Amino acid sequence: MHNTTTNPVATAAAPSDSTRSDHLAGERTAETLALLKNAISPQRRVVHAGDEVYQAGASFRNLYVLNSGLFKIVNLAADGREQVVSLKFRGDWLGFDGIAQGRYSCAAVAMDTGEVWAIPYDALLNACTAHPALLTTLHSAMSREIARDRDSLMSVCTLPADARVADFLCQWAASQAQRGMRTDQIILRMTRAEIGNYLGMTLETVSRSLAKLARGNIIAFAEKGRRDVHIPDVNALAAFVQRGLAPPALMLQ
Amino acid sequence: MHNTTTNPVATAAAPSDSTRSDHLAGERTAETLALLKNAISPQRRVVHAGDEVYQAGASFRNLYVLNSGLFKIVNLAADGREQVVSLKFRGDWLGFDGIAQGRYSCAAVAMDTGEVWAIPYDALLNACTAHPALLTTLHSAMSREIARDRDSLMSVCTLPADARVADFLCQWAASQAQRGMRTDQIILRMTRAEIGNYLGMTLETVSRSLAKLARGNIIAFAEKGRRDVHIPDVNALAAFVQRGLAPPALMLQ
DNA sequence: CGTTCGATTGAGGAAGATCAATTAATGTGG
DNA sequence: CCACATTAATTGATCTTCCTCAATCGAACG
Repeated sequence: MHNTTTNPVATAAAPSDSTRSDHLAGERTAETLALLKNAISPQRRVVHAGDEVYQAGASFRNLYVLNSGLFKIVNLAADGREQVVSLKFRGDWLGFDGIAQGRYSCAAVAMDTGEVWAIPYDALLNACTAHPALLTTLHSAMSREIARDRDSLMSVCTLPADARVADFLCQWAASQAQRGMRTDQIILRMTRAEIGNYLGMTLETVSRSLAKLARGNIIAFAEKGRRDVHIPDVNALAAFVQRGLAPPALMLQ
Repeated sequence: MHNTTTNPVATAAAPSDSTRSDHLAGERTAETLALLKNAISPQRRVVHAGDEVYQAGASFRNLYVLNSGLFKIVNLAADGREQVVSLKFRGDWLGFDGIAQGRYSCAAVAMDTGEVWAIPYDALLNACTAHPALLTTLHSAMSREIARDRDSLMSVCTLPADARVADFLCQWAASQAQRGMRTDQIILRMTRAEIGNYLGMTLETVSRSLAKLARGNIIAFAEKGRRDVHIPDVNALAAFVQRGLAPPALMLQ
């Protein structure tokens, strides 16, 4: 039952019609990038791990589209609390939170080498009149972000720690699937502390949860480096998320 | 130090420039409603507690703007988990989550008698070409929702239960202040279970946290009905949120 | 090759969940 | 308007999960 192939495309359609929607989503990303490149030649910027494309409180001017790499979005409270609220992958937009207040409420921090395209907001609005598809794309991206943030909240509120970590990996795998990348391997470019912050638990709990998943052969670590995770069967991972809910079941502790 | 006046306007600007922004925000709501009424005569619909303006999974056609009343937005997972992810007040928009997928991912449930305006999405897009201000308004509303959802996530992830309940009341009071309503009284039109669901804790914990706040005279209950909460001093409530963070301090247990 | 940072693992404690019983509020039919 | 039924809220007594503290181990880097 374990799927150990390295098929780069989504290997398993879990509950619903994810295969088809994955394809559509994959095309969506490419189309978005092409459309933007066409309508407003965006300014490209190469970033490296640790770079901040914008800081919390900086005045808003640009949206950004992530062409490659990985970003974390960090919310900053007045009292200094920091919270990773979102992770961004290729094709995702950054900076929507700045529109309303005229300044970003979060920081966007690169977690890897990558490239972002800066999209001046006013230029975008102008371009939208000429290319109506652009407006649809923009709204879809904002809508998706809203839906996604709500899923995060639900995960934090309803899942126990183990299941939450499993769900986190699931979501990451799904993000990769949507982009036509392999779902059987995830390279976590973040520390246990960052993961824990994002999921609302301590780094020790993250470590223990990952260890438990590995013990149950639901995930496996690469020989070297505890940051690249192999997922032999995404469905098994999704099933584990469910298991954490109803019956305590007979799971190897 | 306690502020027991019934001044209907925001009584105290807590950390930042909230007085000015509250005024701006209050005008914003009125302007939005006027603008919409003007540009697209929206269909009005009266709702009563329990009514669902749209269900999770229903096909998306309309956005809605809340003219009066109170709504909860309930996210529904495939496995049946339900999660209150947001509360909506006068002037708030509902249904953004439906744009991307063509169907709503959440349900919008009235918690009180009220009125919503249905805004057909395509009609809105058309109207936006004629009234550019409408587009700005729309984007601001979506942006604000994104920022707000992130604040919720941060609250759940970083605050202990007591402080989370206090923060919840603070946010509610701030919402009322933005709309020019009194901040010294909140009528919770939801059960402890609903609050607990929203905040990621059990109803018993909500009850105990409220009791603790009342014992410390940070809030008070009306003679009858444990659902209307008096807040003598919003700053004291905000201070309590902070206190839950650094030092255990000397607070009456 | 030592230093540093990240990850793992264990032991103990505390916050909050669960279970259970009691006490309000609210609503209903007589 | 009252007795009763029903749902919501409170409060207490455990119990579990997860956090905290601490030690060890591993990997990366100068």
